Amino acid sequence: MNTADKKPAVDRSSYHHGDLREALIGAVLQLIEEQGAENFSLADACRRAKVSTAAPYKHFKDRDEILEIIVMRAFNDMADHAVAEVEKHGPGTPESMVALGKNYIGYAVNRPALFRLMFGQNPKINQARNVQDEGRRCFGSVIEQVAIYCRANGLEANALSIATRLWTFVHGMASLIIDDKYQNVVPGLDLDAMLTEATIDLLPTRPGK
Amino acid sequence: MNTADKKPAVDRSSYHHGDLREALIGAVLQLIEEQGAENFSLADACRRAKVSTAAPYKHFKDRDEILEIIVMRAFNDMADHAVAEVEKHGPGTPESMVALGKNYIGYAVNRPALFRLMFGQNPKINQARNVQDEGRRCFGSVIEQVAIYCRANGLEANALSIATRLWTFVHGMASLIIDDKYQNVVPGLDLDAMLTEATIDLLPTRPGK
DNA sequence: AAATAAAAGTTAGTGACCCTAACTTTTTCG
DNA sequence: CGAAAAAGTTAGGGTCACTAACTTTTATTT
Repeated sequence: MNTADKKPAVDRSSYHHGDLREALIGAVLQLIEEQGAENFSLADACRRAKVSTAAPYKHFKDRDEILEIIVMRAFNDMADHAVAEVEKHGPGTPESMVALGKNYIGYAVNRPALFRLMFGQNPKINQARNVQDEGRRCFGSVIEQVAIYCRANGLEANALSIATRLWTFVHGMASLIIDDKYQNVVPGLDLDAMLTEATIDLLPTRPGK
Repeated sequence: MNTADKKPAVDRSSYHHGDLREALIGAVLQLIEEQGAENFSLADACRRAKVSTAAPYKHFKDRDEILEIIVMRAFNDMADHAVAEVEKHGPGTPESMVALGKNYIGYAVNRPALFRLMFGQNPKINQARNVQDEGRRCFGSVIEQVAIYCRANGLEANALSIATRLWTFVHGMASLIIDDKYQNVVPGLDLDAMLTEATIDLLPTRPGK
């Protein structure tokens, strides 16, 4: 009533709340990181956004639809980071390949609950068209970076399979780190060294296998 | 102090129900595989065991305690399988190393929800003493198998780090398979071939690095 | 500009769930 | 046998996801 920035005329995002849709997505994202994707409650998110617990259903079909949107955006974000990382280290270099892995793991470490959600098994989320498309786009861009490396090193035919091997290793590392499994079994492990060495071993430098 | 050490002459497992404790653990295990560890309800397990929804609390502190027991037993089971697998292929052979990986992945594929529970992030479960001990024992036995291989091939000093690399790769594969990520990104992937090749690449055959 | 439609909130209520309290029945054991 | 403990029960509190029906605010049409 008293705010001057009322009257969007075209911008659909300003009714009662301002933009409850985005506010809820943000609140859910926060809660996921704080409590884990399986523990947060939509009711909590409503309290943070200062609306009733029935309000979300004006913007989303159900709880899972919010998660879908969050996962979709996360894949998008991840892809952007990966591309930027390779640019920084120079496309085609082994360093850029290691950096790709570090970036992937760093993403998981910084947003563990979100990472778990992205790679979780909620069928409703995983089967969502948008999520699948964005996931494919994300890894497609990573694979493309590996392909550039391969092309620069005369390994063209194997780009996809090499990328998959690297992805597999790095994904394993990310998962075991955020699930705290290394600490219990291999306490003093040097993660950086392992990543670097394994990347090189999985990344043949000679064309003939 | 929580476990009664007194044996009541006869089998402790025959009161009203027979053995509700084990019946509930079994029902929960089934439900987890059918619906996922985050979706099952303890109430459902009660219905299967034909008792009221309050009955479990005579045997378990809460829902999570049942999950703890299940995860603990699963690690135990996994370790047994791994050791048996190596015996079958002959300790110290590269084949036994590949078989270890296949076994790990097979376990995940056959009991995906249980695998996710074992490597999930429920803090109550992961921090439980029994779970940590059993997890360490499980991987300890796997690492021991790798150490035997290393010793047989003059790589003694690196046993732990090599085991960790293999574990990481195999865990990544298992996770990506059960989460259905390969299918979306690398449709025609030959899993067996990838496992075999990566195992060999991650498993140096020469003592000098 | 008034009337109307549509969007975005609200309260109230349903059914499911986890867990506790208090009670009853069955088994164990001195 | 009789007391105590173990293992069930029903009833109920508190939370959650979601729906129905209503109100308020914004947008559109005449």
